Amino acid sequence: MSAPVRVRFAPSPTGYLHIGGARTALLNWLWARHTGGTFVLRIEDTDRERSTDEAVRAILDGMRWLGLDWDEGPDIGGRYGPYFQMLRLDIYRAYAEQLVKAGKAYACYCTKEDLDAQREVARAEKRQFLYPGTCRDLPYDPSRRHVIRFRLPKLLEVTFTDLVKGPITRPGSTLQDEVIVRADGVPLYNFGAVVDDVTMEINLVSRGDDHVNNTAIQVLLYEALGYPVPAFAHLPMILGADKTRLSKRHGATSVTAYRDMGFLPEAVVNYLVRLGWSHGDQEIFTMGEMVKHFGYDHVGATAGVFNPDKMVWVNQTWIKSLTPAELARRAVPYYQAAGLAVEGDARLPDVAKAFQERAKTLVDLVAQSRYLFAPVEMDPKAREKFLVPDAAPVLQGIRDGLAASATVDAAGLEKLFHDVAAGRSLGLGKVAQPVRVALTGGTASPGIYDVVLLLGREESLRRLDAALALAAS
RNA sequence: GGCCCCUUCGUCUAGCGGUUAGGACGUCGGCCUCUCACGUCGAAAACAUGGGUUCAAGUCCCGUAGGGGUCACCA
Repeated sequence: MSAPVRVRFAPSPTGYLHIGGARTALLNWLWARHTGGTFVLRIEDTDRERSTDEAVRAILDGMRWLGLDWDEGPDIGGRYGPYFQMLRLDIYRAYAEQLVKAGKAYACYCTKEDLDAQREVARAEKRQFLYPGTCRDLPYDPSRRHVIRFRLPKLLEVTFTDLVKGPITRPGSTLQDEVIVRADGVPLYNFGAVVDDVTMEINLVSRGDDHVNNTAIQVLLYEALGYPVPAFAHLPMILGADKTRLSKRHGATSVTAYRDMGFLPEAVVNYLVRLGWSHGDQEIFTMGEMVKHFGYDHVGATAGVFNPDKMVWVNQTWIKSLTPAELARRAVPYYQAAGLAVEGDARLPDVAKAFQERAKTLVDLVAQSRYLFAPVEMDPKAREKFLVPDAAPVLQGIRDGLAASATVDAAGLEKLFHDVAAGRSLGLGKVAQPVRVALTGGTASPGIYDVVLLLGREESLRRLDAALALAAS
Protein backbone atom coordinates (compact mmCIF):
# COMPACT_ATOMS: atom_id res chain seq x y z
CA MET A 1 0.00 0.00 0.00
CA SER A 2 1.40 3.37 -0.96
CA ALA A 3 0.79 6.50 1.08
CA PRO A 4 -2.41 8.45 0.46
CA VAL A 5 -2.06 10.93 -2.37
CA ARG A 6 -1.22 14.48 -1.36
CA VAL A 7 -1.12 16.92 -4.24
CA ARG A 8 -1.08 20.68 -4.34
CA PHE A 9 -1.74 23.67 -6.50
CA ALA A 10 0.70 26.45 -5.67
CA PRO A 11 -0.04 29.63 -7.59
CA SER A 12 1.86 32.84 -7.10
CA PRO A 13 -0.63 35.64 -6.51
CA THR A 14 0.58 38.00 -9.18
CA GLY A 15 -2.57 38.17 -11.24
CA TYR A 16 -5.88 36.51 -11.92
CA LEU A 17 -6.37 32.78 -12.17
CA HIS A 18 -5.07 32.00 -15.62
CA ILE A 19 -6.75 29.42 -17.79
CA GLY A 20 -3.53 27.38 -17.71
CA GLY A 21 -3.27 27.60 -13.95
CA ALA A 22 -6.89 26.57 -13.72
CA ARG A 23 -6.15 23.45 -15.68
CA THR A 24 -3.19 22.62 -13.46
CA ALA A 25 -5.40 23.09 -10.42
CA LEU A 26 -8.14 21.01 -11.99
CA LEU A 27 -5.94 18.01 -12.78
CA ASN A 28 -4.46 18.05 -9.30
CA TRP A 29 -7.91 18.29 -7.81
CA LEU A 30 -9.17 15.45 -9.98
CA TRP A 31 -6.32 13.21 -8.96
CA ALA A 32 -6.90 13.94 -5.30
CA ARG A 33 -10.60 13.24 -5.61
CA HIS A 34 -10.04 10.18 -7.78
CA THR A 35 -7.69 8.62 -5.29
CA GLY A 36 -9.43 9.85 -2.18
CA GLY A 37 -6.31 11.86 -1.41
CA THR A 38 -5.79 15.42 -0.28
CA PHE A 39 -5.74 18.56 -2.38
CA VAL A 40 -3.67 21.35 -0.89
CA LEU A 41 -3.79 24.97 -1.98
CA ARG A 42 -0.64 26.91 -1.20
CA ILE A 43 0.05 30.53 -2.03
CA GLU A 44 3.61 31.20 -3.21
CA ASP A 45 3.83 34.87 -2.39
CA THR A 46 7.57 35.24 -1.95
CA ASP A 47 7.79 37.65 -4.85
CA ARG A 48 6.81 40.67 -2.80
CA GLU A 49 7.17 42.99 -5.75
CA ARG A 50 4.35 41.38 -7.64
CA SER A 51 2.22 39.53 -5.11
CA THR A 52 -1.04 41.18 -4.05
CA ASP A 53 -3.92 40.35 -1.75
CA GLU A 54 -6.26 41.17 -4.57
CA ALA A 55 -4.68 38.45 -6.68
CA VAL A 56 -5.06 35.98 -3.83
CA ARG A 57 -8.75 36.78 -3.70
CA ALA A 58 -9.09 36.51 -7.45
CA ILE A 59 -7.46 33.10 -7.46
CA LEU A 60 -9.59 31.78 -4.61
CA ASP A 61 -12.71 33.15 -6.28
CA GLY A 62 -11.77 31.53 -9.55
CA MET A 63 -11.17 28.18 -7.88
CA ARG A 64 -14.46 28.33 -6.04
CA TRP A 65 -16.35 29.29 -9.15
CA LEU A 66 -14.88 26.31 -10.97
CA GLY A 67 -15.88 24.09 -8.09
CA LEU A 68 -12.34 23.16 -7.09
CA ASP A 69 -12.44 22.97 -3.33
CA TRP A 70 -9.27 22.47 -1.32
CA ASP A 71 -8.81 20.31 1.74
CA GLU A 72 -6.05 22.44 3.20
CA GLY A 73 -5.13 25.99 2.39
CA PRO A 74 -6.14 29.62 2.78
CA ASP A 75 -9.31 30.31 4.80
CA ILE A 76 -9.56 26.77 6.11
CA GLY A 77 -6.02 26.05 7.28
CA GLY A 78 -4.88 22.52 7.92
CA ARG A 79 -2.34 20.66 9.94
CA TYR A 80 0.55 21.50 7.62
CA GLY A 81 -0.07 25.25 7.64
CA PRO A 82 0.39 28.06 7.28
CA TYR A 83 -0.34 27.97 3.57
CA PHE A 84 1.13 31.30 2.60
CA GLN A 85 4.87 31.14 2.05
CA MET A 86 5.49 34.53 3.60
CA LEU A 87 4.11 33.08 6.81
CA ARG A 88 6.58 30.21 6.68
CA LEU A 89 9.83 32.15 6.72
CA ASP A 90 10.99 30.51 9.95
CA ILE A 91 10.67 27.11 8.37
CA TYR A 92 12.80 28.01 5.37
CA ARG A 93 15.38 29.65 7.60
CA ALA A 94 15.71 26.50 9.66
CA TYR A 95 16.19 24.31 6.62
CA ALA A 96 18.64 26.75 5.07
CA GLU A 97 20.68 26.78 8.25
CA GLN A 98 20.65 23.03 8.26
CA LEU A 99 22.10 22.98 4.77
CA VAL A 100 24.73 25.59 5.58
CA LYS A 101 25.81 23.73 8.72
CA ALA A 102 26.14 20.57 6.72
CA GLY A 103 28.23 22.36 4.14
CA LYS A 104 25.57 21.79 1.50
CA ALA A 105 24.93 25.49 1.10
CA TYR A 106 26.98 28.61 1.68
CA ALA A 107 26.84 32.36 1.94
CA CYS A 108 27.55 34.24 -1.26
CA TYR A 109 28.58 37.89 -1.13
CA CYS A 110 28.53 38.61 -4.83
CA THR A 111 26.37 41.58 -5.74
CA LYS A 112 23.60 41.43 -8.28
CA GLU A 113 25.37 44.10 -10.31
CA ASP A 114 28.57 42.14 -10.38
CA LEU A 115 26.82 38.98 -11.48
CA ASP A 116 24.85 40.82 -14.12
CA ALA A 117 28.11 42.18 -15.48
CA GLN A 118 29.57 38.69 -15.64
CA ARG A 119 26.50 37.46 -17.41
CA GLU A 120 26.84 40.28 -19.86
CA VAL A 121 30.41 39.34 -20.66
CA ALA A 122 29.45 35.71 -21.09
CA ARG A 123 26.70 36.65 -23.47
CA ALA A 124 29.04 38.86 -25.49
CA GLU A 125 31.39 35.92 -25.79
CA LYS A 126 28.47 33.67 -26.67
CA ARG A 127 29.33 31.60 -23.68
CA GLN A 128 26.99 29.93 -21.24
CA PHE A 129 27.06 31.65 -17.87
CA LEU A 130 27.03 29.52 -14.76
CA TYR A 131 27.90 30.89 -11.36
CA PRO A 132 31.63 30.14 -11.02
CA GLY A 133 31.54 29.43 -7.30
CA THR A 134 33.36 32.60 -6.34
CA CYS A 135 32.20 32.49 -2.73
CA ARG A 136 32.13 28.75 -2.35
CA ASP A 137 34.91 28.50 0.18
CA LEU A 138 34.82 31.89 1.82
CA PRO A 139 34.46 32.02 5.60
CA TYR A 140 30.97 32.82 6.82
CA ASP A 141 30.52 36.47 7.72
CA PRO A 142 26.95 37.24 8.75
CA SER A 143 27.70 40.96 8.94
CA ARG A 144 28.11 41.13 5.17
CA ARG A 145 25.04 41.22 3.01
CA HIS A 146 24.73 37.80 1.42
CA VAL A 147 22.47 35.28 -0.24
CA ILE A 148 22.55 31.56 0.39
CA ARG A 149 23.60 29.34 -2.43
CA PHE A 150 23.14 25.63 -2.77
CA ARG A 151 26.43 23.80 -3.14
CA LEU A 152 26.00 21.65 -6.21
CA PRO A 153 27.19 18.12 -5.55
CA LYS A 154 29.63 16.55 -7.95
CA LEU A 155 27.57 14.60 -10.42
CA LEU A 156 27.31 13.56 -14.02
CA GLU A 157 23.60 13.95 -14.44
CA VAL A 158 20.26 14.09 -12.67
CA THR A 159 17.42 11.84 -13.70
CA PHE A 160 13.83 11.72 -12.54
CA THR A 161 10.75 10.06 -13.90
CA ASP A 162 7.87 12.17 -15.04
CA LEU A 163 4.38 10.68 -15.06
CA VAL A 164 3.53 12.32 -18.34
CA LYS A 165 6.86 12.59 -20.11
CA GLY A 166 8.73 9.56 -18.87
CA PRO A 167 12.35 9.64 -17.71
CA ILE A 168 14.05 13.02 -18.00
CA THR A 169 17.78 13.45 -17.67
CA ARG A 170 19.73 16.64 -17.31
CA PRO A 171 23.53 16.87 -17.47
CA GLY A 172 25.10 18.11 -14.23
CA SER A 173 27.28 20.40 -16.31
CA THR A 174 24.28 22.60 -17.02
CA LEU A 175 23.53 23.11 -13.35
CA GLN A 176 25.00 25.67 -11.00
CA ASP A 177 25.14 26.69 -7.36
CA GLU A 178 21.63 28.11 -7.35
CA VAL A 179 20.73 30.84 -4.88
CA ILE A 180 18.08 29.50 -2.57
CA VAL A 181 17.65 32.38 -0.12
CA ARG A 182 17.72 36.08 -0.92
CA ALA A 183 19.73 38.63 0.99
CA ASP A 184 16.59 39.63 2.88
CA GLY A 185 16.03 36.06 4.04
CA VAL A 186 13.11 35.28 1.77
CA PRO A 187 13.54 31.99 -0.08
CA LEU A 188 13.54 31.66 -3.82
CA TYR A 189 11.09 29.47 -5.68
CA ASN A 190 13.22 26.36 -5.99
CA PHE A 191 13.93 26.25 -2.29
CA GLY A 192 10.58 27.41 -0.95
CA ALA A 193 8.66 24.96 -3.08
CA VAL A 194 10.87 22.05 -2.09
CA VAL A 195 10.76 22.84 1.62
CA ASP A 196 7.00 23.23 1.46
CA ASP A 197 6.46 20.07 -0.52
CA VAL A 198 8.63 18.23 1.97
CA THR A 199 6.96 19.63 5.07
CA MET A 200 3.49 19.34 3.62
CA GLU A 201 4.25 15.76 2.63
CA ILE A 202 3.33 16.27 -0.98
CA ASN A 203 4.02 13.06 -2.85
CA LEU A 204 3.08 14.08 -6.37
CA VAL A 205 4.12 17.41 -7.82
CA SER A 206 1.96 18.16 -10.82
CA ARG A 207 2.53 21.53 -12.43
CA GLY A 208 3.05 23.27 -15.76
CA ASP A 209 5.93 21.93 -17.80
CA ASP A 210 7.60 25.31 -17.77
CA HIS A 211 8.97 23.87 -14.52
CA VAL A 212 10.71 20.82 -15.93
CA ASN A 213 14.02 22.61 -15.99
CA ASN A 214 13.71 23.45 -12.31
CA THR A 215 13.12 19.88 -11.39
CA ALA A 216 16.71 18.66 -11.52
CA ILE A 217 17.92 21.20 -8.99
CA GLN A 218 14.89 20.48 -6.85
CA VAL A 219 15.63 16.77 -6.89
CA LEU A 220 19.11 17.60 -5.62
CA LEU A 221 17.60 19.79 -2.92
CA TYR A 222 15.34 16.98 -1.72
CA GLU A 223 18.35 14.73 -1.50
CA ALA A 224 20.44 17.34 0.30
CA LEU A 225 17.63 17.83 2.78
CA GLY A 226 17.44 14.08 3.27
CA TYR A 227 13.87 13.57 2.09
CA PRO A 228 12.38 11.23 -0.48
CA VAL A 229 11.88 12.74 -3.92
CA PRO A 230 8.19 12.99 -4.84
CA ALA A 231 6.74 11.88 -8.15
CA PHE A 232 6.45 14.53 -10.84
CA ALA A 233 3.88 15.13 -13.54
CA HIS A 234 4.62 18.06 -15.82
CA LEU A 235 1.60 19.21 -17.75
CA PRO A 236 2.08 20.56 -21.26
CA MET A 237 1.46 24.24 -21.82
CA ILE A 238 -1.65 25.70 -23.34
CA LEU A 239 -0.86 27.51 -26.56
CA GLY A 240 -2.59 30.21 -28.54
CA ALA A 241 -3.65 29.79 -32.17
CA ASP A 242 -0.15 30.77 -33.26
CA LYS A 243 1.32 27.99 -31.16
CA THR A 244 3.03 30.29 -28.71
CA ARG A 245 2.28 30.20 -25.04
CA LEU A 246 -1.25 31.41 -24.37
CA SER A 247 -1.25 35.03 -23.29
CA LYS A 248 -3.34 38.18 -23.29
CA ARG A 249 -2.49 38.63 -26.94
CA HIS A 250 -4.65 35.64 -27.75
CA GLY A 251 -7.71 37.03 -26.00
CA ALA A 252 -9.12 36.45 -22.58
CA THR A 253 -6.98 34.21 -20.39
CA SER A 254 -8.49 34.68 -16.95
CA VAL A 255 -11.09 32.33 -15.61
CA THR A 256 -13.22 35.22 -14.43
CA ALA A 257 -13.26 36.67 -17.91
CA TYR A 258 -14.90 33.49 -19.15
CA ARG A 259 -17.36 33.62 -16.30
CA ASP A 260 -18.23 37.19 -17.31
CA MET A 261 -18.62 36.14 -20.94
CA GLY A 262 -21.34 33.76 -19.86
CA PHE A 263 -19.56 30.43 -19.71
CA LEU A 264 -20.78 27.83 -17.26
CA PRO A 265 -18.14 26.56 -14.84
CA GLU A 266 -19.02 23.01 -15.87
CA ALA A 267 -18.18 23.91 -19.45
CA VAL A 268 -14.89 25.60 -18.63
CA VAL A 269 -13.78 22.66 -16.55
CA ASN A 270 -15.01 20.21 -19.19
CA TYR A 271 -13.14 22.01 -21.95
CA LEU A 272 -9.96 22.30 -19.93
CA VAL A 273 -9.86 18.68 -18.92
CA ARG A 274 -10.20 17.59 -22.54
CA LEU A 275 -7.32 19.86 -23.50
CA GLY A 276 -4.62 17.35 -22.77
CA TRP A 277 -6.53 14.47 -21.30
CA SER A 278 -8.85 11.97 -22.89
CA HIS A 279 -11.07 9.08 -22.03
CA GLY A 280 -11.68 7.33 -25.31
CA ASP A 281 -14.00 9.34 -27.51
CA GLN A 282 -15.94 10.99 -24.72
CA GLU A 283 -16.19 14.77 -25.00
CA ILE A 284 -18.69 15.77 -22.35
CA PHE A 285 -17.95 14.97 -18.74
CA THR A 286 -19.66 15.80 -15.52
CA MET A 287 -17.38 16.48 -12.59
CA GLY A 288 -18.26 13.05 -11.26
CA GLU A 289 -17.27 11.37 -14.52
CA MET A 290 -13.99 13.23 -14.62
CA VAL A 291 -13.19 12.21 -11.08
CA LYS A 292 -14.07 8.63 -11.87
CA HIS A 293 -12.00 8.33 -15.02
CA PHE A 294 -9.11 10.73 -14.55
CA GLY A 295 -5.58 9.40 -14.49
CA TYR A 296 -2.15 10.62 -15.55
CA ASP A 297 -1.75 7.69 -17.92
CA HIS A 298 -4.03 9.46 -20.35
CA VAL A 299 -2.61 12.92 -19.98
CA GLY A 300 -1.00 13.78 -23.30
CA ALA A 301 2.59 14.95 -23.61
CA THR A 302 1.89 17.54 -26.27
CA ALA A 303 1.09 21.18 -25.79
CA GLY A 304 -2.47 22.00 -26.80
CA VAL A 305 -3.84 24.95 -28.70
CA PHE A 306 -6.67 26.70 -26.90
CA ASN A 307 -9.69 26.55 -29.19
CA PRO A 308 -12.37 29.09 -28.27
CA ASP A 309 -14.82 27.65 -30.80
CA LYS A 310 -14.77 24.28 -29.17
CA MET A 311 -15.14 25.77 -25.73
CA VAL A 312 -18.24 27.60 -26.96
CA TRP A 313 -19.61 24.33 -28.26
CA VAL A 314 -18.97 22.65 -24.92
CA ASN A 315 -20.68 25.56 -23.20
CA GLN A 316 -23.67 25.34 -25.51
CA THR A 317 -23.90 21.63 -24.86
CA TRP A 318 -23.95 22.26 -21.14
CA ILE A 319 -26.55 25.00 -21.47
CA LYS A 320 -28.80 22.59 -23.31
CA SER A 321 -28.40 20.00 -20.60
CA LEU A 322 -29.51 22.16 -17.68
CA THR A 323 -33.11 22.15 -16.57
CA PRO A 324 -34.91 25.35 -17.59
CA ALA A 325 -35.31 26.32 -13.96
CA GLU A 326 -31.60 25.90 -13.30
CA LEU A 327 -30.62 27.73 -16.46
CA ALA A 328 -32.93 30.58 -15.49
CA ARG A 329 -31.37 30.75 -12.06
CA ARG A 330 -27.89 30.99 -13.54
CA ALA A 331 -28.94 33.64 -16.04
CA VAL A 332 -30.34 36.09 -13.50
CA PRO A 333 -27.02 37.80 -12.70
CA TYR A 334 -26.35 38.24 -16.40
CA TYR A 335 -29.73 39.90 -16.92
CA GLN A 336 -28.94 42.19 -14.04
CA ALA A 337 -25.55 43.00 -15.50
CA ALA A 338 -27.33 43.94 -18.70
CA GLY A 339 -29.58 46.33 -16.77
CA LEU A 340 -32.68 44.17 -16.99
CA ALA A 341 -34.68 43.72 -13.81
CA VAL A 342 -35.91 40.16 -14.00
CA GLU A 343 -35.91 38.98 -10.40
CA GLY A 344 -39.24 37.50 -9.53
CA ASP A 345 -40.35 37.28 -13.14
CA ALA A 346 -42.28 34.04 -13.34
CA ARG A 347 -41.60 33.64 -17.07
CA LEU A 348 -37.90 33.04 -16.50
CA PRO A 349 -37.95 29.23 -16.68
CA ASP A 350 -40.07 29.34 -19.82
CA VAL A 351 -37.75 31.93 -21.31
CA ALA A 352 -34.78 29.71 -20.52
CA LYS A 353 -36.53 26.79 -22.13
CA ALA A 354 -37.29 28.78 -25.26
CA PHE A 355 -33.71 29.93 -25.67
CA GLN A 356 -31.57 27.15 -24.35
CA GLU A 357 -31.12 25.53 -27.73
CA ARG A 358 -30.13 28.85 -29.23
CA ALA A 359 -27.82 30.42 -26.70
CA LYS A 360 -24.11 29.83 -26.86
CA THR A 361 -23.45 31.62 -23.58
CA LEU A 362 -25.46 33.15 -20.78
CA VAL A 363 -24.60 36.57 -22.12
CA ASP A 364 -25.89 35.44 -25.47
CA LEU A 365 -29.06 34.16 -23.82
CA VAL A 366 -29.68 37.56 -22.26
CA ALA A 367 -29.00 39.39 -25.49
CA GLN A 368 -31.28 37.13 -27.49
CA SER A 369 -34.17 37.40 -25.07
CA ARG A 370 -33.77 41.06 -24.29
CA TYR A 371 -36.98 42.14 -26.01
CA LEU A 372 -39.00 40.06 -23.56
CA PHE A 373 -37.93 42.34 -20.75
CA ALA A 374 -37.38 45.62 -22.54
CA PRO A 375 -39.03 47.63 -25.30
CA VAL A 376 -38.50 46.47 -28.87
CA GLU A 377 -35.42 47.80 -30.55
CA MET A 378 -36.43 47.65 -34.16
CA ASP A 379 -33.79 46.44 -36.58
CA PRO A 380 -34.04 48.83 -39.56
CA LYS A 381 -33.32 46.12 -42.09
CA ALA A 382 -35.95 43.81 -40.64
CA ARG A 383 -38.49 46.58 -40.59
CA GLU A 384 -37.74 47.56 -44.15
CA LYS A 385 -38.16 44.03 -45.38
CA PHE A 386 -41.13 42.80 -43.37
CA LEU A 387 -43.11 45.73 -42.02
CA VAL A 388 -44.29 46.76 -45.46
CA PRO A 389 -47.82 47.67 -46.64
CA ASP A 390 -48.29 44.15 -48.00
CA ALA A 391 -47.81 42.75 -44.52
CA ALA A 392 -50.41 45.00 -42.95
CA PRO A 393 -53.41 42.77 -43.62
CA VAL A 394 -51.58 39.79 -42.16
CA LEU A 395 -50.55 41.69 -39.07
CA GLN A 396 -54.08 42.95 -38.77
CA GLY A 397 -55.45 39.44 -39.05
CA ILE A 398 -53.24 38.15 -36.29
CA ARG A 399 -53.92 41.20 -34.20
CA ASP A 400 -57.68 40.84 -34.47
CA GLY A 401 -57.62 37.12 -33.92
CA LEU A 402 -55.54 37.60 -30.80
CA ALA A 403 -57.79 40.34 -29.53
CA ALA A 404 -60.85 38.19 -30.06
CA SER A 405 -59.61 35.12 -28.24
CA ALA A 406 -60.44 34.81 -24.59
CA THR A 407 -57.38 32.76 -23.78
CA VAL A 408 -54.08 32.30 -25.53
CA ASP A 409 -52.43 28.95 -25.87
CA ALA A 410 -50.13 27.25 -28.32
CA ALA A 411 -52.87 25.27 -30.03
CA GLY A 412 -55.03 28.35 -30.47
CA LEU A 413 -52.15 30.37 -31.84
CA GLU A 414 -51.26 27.68 -34.30
CA LYS A 415 -54.82 27.63 -35.59
CA LEU A 416 -54.91 31.41 -35.81
CA PHE A 417 -51.66 31.64 -37.78
CA HIS A 418 -52.67 28.87 -40.12
CA ASP A 419 -56.08 30.38 -40.70
CA VAL A 420 -54.64 33.78 -41.51
CA ALA A 421 -52.13 32.21 -43.87
CA ALA A 422 -54.70 30.00 -45.54
CA GLY A 423 -57.16 32.87 -45.84
CA ARG A 424 -54.71 34.70 -48.04
CA SER A 425 -53.17 31.65 -49.66
CA LEU A 426 -49.81 32.39 -48.07
CA GLY A 427 -47.15 30.16 -46.63
CA LEU A 428 -46.82 30.25 -42.89
CA GLY A 429 -43.54 32.08 -43.24
CA LYS A 430 -45.29 35.05 -44.81
CA VAL A 431 -47.29 35.42 -41.64
CA ALA A 432 -44.79 34.44 -39.03
CA GLN A 433 -41.96 36.67 -40.18
CA PRO A 434 -43.80 40.01 -40.08
CA VAL A 435 -45.23 39.07 -36.71
CA ARG A 436 -41.80 38.06 -35.50
CA VAL A 437 -40.37 41.41 -36.51
CA ALA A 438 -43.30 43.17 -34.89
CA LEU A 439 -42.87 41.37 -31.60
CA THR A 440 -39.10 41.06 -31.36
CA GLY A 441 -37.70 43.77 -33.57
CA GLY A 442 -35.67 41.23 -35.50
CA THR A 443 -35.89 38.22 -37.78
CA ALA A 444 -34.56 35.49 -35.50
CA SER A 445 -36.30 34.19 -32.43
CA PRO A 446 -37.81 31.09 -30.85
CA GLY A 447 -40.99 29.72 -32.41
CA ILE A 448 -43.44 32.52 -32.95
CA TYR A 449 -46.14 30.97 -30.74
CA ASP A 450 -43.65 30.80 -27.89
CA VAL A 451 -42.84 34.45 -28.36
CA VAL A 452 -46.50 35.43 -28.20
CA LEU A 453 -46.98 33.28 -25.14
CA LEU A 454 -43.94 34.73 -23.42
CA LEU A 455 -44.98 38.27 -24.20
CA GLY A 456 -48.60 37.76 -23.22
CA ARG A 457 -51.64 38.88 -25.10
CA GLU A 458 -51.69 42.52 -24.04
CA GLU A 459 -48.05 43.23 -24.82
CA SER A 460 -48.30 41.31 -28.08
CA LEU A 461 -51.27 43.43 -29.11
CA ARG A 462 -49.40 46.60 -28.25
CA ARG A 463 -46.44 45.58 -30.34
CA LEU A 464 -48.63 44.50 -33.24
CA ASP A 465 -50.36 47.85 -33.21
CA ALA A 466 -47.05 49.65 -33.21
CA ALA A 467 -45.87 47.51 -36.11
CA LEU A 468 -49.08 48.17 -37.99
CA ALA A 469 -48.41 51.86 -37.70
CA LEU A 470 -44.90 51.36 -39.06
CA ALA A 471 -46.12 49.17 -41.91
CA ALA A 472 -48.60 51.79 -42.97
CA SER A 473 -46.11 54.64 -43.04
C1' G B 1 23.07 29.82 -28.55
C1' G B 2 23.36 25.62 -24.31
C1' C B 3 20.03 22.29 -22.06
C1' C B 4 15.11 19.95 -21.62
C1' C B 5 10.51 18.48 -23.77
C1' C B 6 7.20 17.67 -27.91
C1' U B 7 5.54 16.04 -33.29
C1' U B 8 -1.75 11.64 -36.04
C1' C B 9 -6.96 15.84 -40.07
C1' G B 10 -6.83 23.55 -39.46
C1' U B 11 -7.68 22.45 -33.81
C1' C B 12 -8.48 18.82 -29.44
C1' U B 13 -7.59 13.76 -29.64
C1' A B 14 -8.32 7.76 -30.09
C1' G B 15 -4.52 4.40 -31.37
C1' C B 16 -0.62 1.13 -26.70
C1' G B 17 3.28 -3.92 -34.02
C1' G B 18 -1.24 -6.34 -38.26
C1' U B 19 -7.13 -0.70 -38.35
C1' U B 20 -10.84 0.84 -44.88
C1' A B 21 -6.16 5.34 -39.22
C1' G B 22 -11.79 6.28 -35.26
C1' G B 23 -14.33 10.47 -32.59
C1' A B 24 -15.10 15.80 -31.49
C1' C B 25 -14.82 21.25 -32.75
C1' G B 26 -14.59 24.06 -37.09
C1' U B 27 -15.58 24.06 -42.57
C1' C B 28 -18.71 22.55 -46.84
C1' G B 29 -23.29 20.16 -48.70
C1' G B 30 -28.40 17.53 -47.90
C1' C B 31 -32.71 16.81 -44.76
C1' C B 32 -36.05 18.99 -41.00
C1' U B 33 -38.47 23.96 -40.75
C1' C B 34 -42.60 30.07 -39.34
C1' U B 35 -37.01 32.71 -38.69
C1' C B 36 -32.76 31.47 -35.88
C1' A B 37 -31.16 27.52 -33.57
C1' C B 38 -31.43 22.29 -32.20
C1' G B 39 -31.42 17.64 -34.42
C1' U B 40 -30.01 14.50 -38.34
C1' C B 41 -27.41 12.49 -42.83
C1' G B 42 -23.10 13.05 -45.70
C1' A B 43 -18.26 15.19 -47.60
C1' A B 44 -13.37 17.18 -47.67
C1' A B 45 -9.38 16.81 -44.08
C1' A B 46 -3.81 13.75 -40.61
C1' C B 47 0.43 9.64 -39.09
C1' A B 48 6.70 16.15 -40.20
C1' U B 49 11.03 13.79 -42.73
C1' G B 50 15.22 10.21 -43.51
C1' G B 51 17.29 5.85 -41.85
C1' G B 52 16.98 1.43 -39.12
C1' U B 53 14.57 -3.07 -36.01
C1' U B 54 10.70 -6.57 -37.56
C1' C B 55 7.34 -11.29 -41.61
C1' A B 56 4.77 -6.61 -40.45
C1' A B 57 5.54 0.20 -38.03
C1' G B 58 1.22 5.79 -36.80
C1' U B 59 2.85 2.43 -32.92
C1' C B 60 9.98 0.50 -31.12
C1' C B 61 15.30 2.84 -31.93
C1' C B 62 18.61 6.74 -34.14
C1' G B 63 19.31 11.12 -37.07
C1' U B 64 17.19 15.62 -39.41
C1' A B 65 13.65 19.39 -39.56
C1' G B 66 9.96 22.10 -37.10
C1' G B 67 7.56 23.76 -32.56
C1' G B 68 7.50 24.81 -27.34
C1' G B 69 9.98 25.59 -22.69
C1' U B 70 14.09 27.28 -19.81
C1' C B 71 18.68 29.60 -18.78
C1' A B 72 17.15 35.90 -12.33
C1' C B 73 18.53 37.75 -5.21
C1' C B 74 10.56 35.86 -10.78
C1' A B 75 7.58 31.84 -10.13
